Amino acid sequence: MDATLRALSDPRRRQILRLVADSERSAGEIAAQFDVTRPAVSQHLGVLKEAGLLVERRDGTRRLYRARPEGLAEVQAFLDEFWGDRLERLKYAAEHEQRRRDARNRKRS
Amino acid sequence: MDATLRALSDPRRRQILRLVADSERSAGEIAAQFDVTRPAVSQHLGVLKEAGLLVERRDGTRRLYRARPEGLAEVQAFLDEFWGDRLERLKYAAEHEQRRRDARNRKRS
DNA sequence: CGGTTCCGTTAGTTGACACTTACGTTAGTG
DNA sequence: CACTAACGTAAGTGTCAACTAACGGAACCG
Repeated sequence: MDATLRALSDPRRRQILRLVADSERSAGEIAAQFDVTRPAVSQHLGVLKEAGLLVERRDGTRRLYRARPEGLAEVQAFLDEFWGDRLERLKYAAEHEQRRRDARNRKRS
Repeated sequence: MDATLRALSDPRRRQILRLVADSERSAGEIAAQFDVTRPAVSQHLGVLKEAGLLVERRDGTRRLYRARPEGLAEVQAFLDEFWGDRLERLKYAAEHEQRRRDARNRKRS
């Protein structure tokens, strides 16, 4: 839990997570996207893996990384512990700055 | 958004947030709970206020702080941006490590 | 086997940050 | 106006973390 929030606090690590959210990528592909060296990305990947936010798969000489959404469940539980479903209403008020699907109906609305 | 996650990444600041989640407290009351000096708490309160996670109210010579749940809406939106409602199922799977409603049913075994 | 690719790991440095001590400020009291 | 209480702020220190450069290792190819 502590390691998860600390891993997310770094903007670069959140960018990396966005990259491997949908498709798995190698460390080199990730490093090519940013203006940092490959070892720096490798260390970030180590922190994210330690926090359980992604998984690693070896493929020959490459290592492919993919996001692990279960790692964020702790953060979700942290939010619920404080404010319960009060947030579920507030998040929609904050979504006019996002471009999500209009999310017309909810299961309990 | 960036400041919010950074503010939450510190364990002490999360403890402070827990204290002012339900009732508002003064800086001295908060500092008395932990083994840190009052200026340290004051700086943490400044970070939390900067991130929009709490509000300040002056009462004579004291300053009372209270949590501001709207500040967490950004974090909730961040989670949704990545995994949508996939997390809403996973968070229940991860709750067996918490002491929430025991939820002892296995519909799939 | 030697050479290449892709990658993690190890120093080593720079900057951020959490903390303490000392000081400045505002509000209330006699 | 002193005097006190409650607090923020400034200055300084130690520690951790993010980064780069150099090195080491596993998989593939000739």
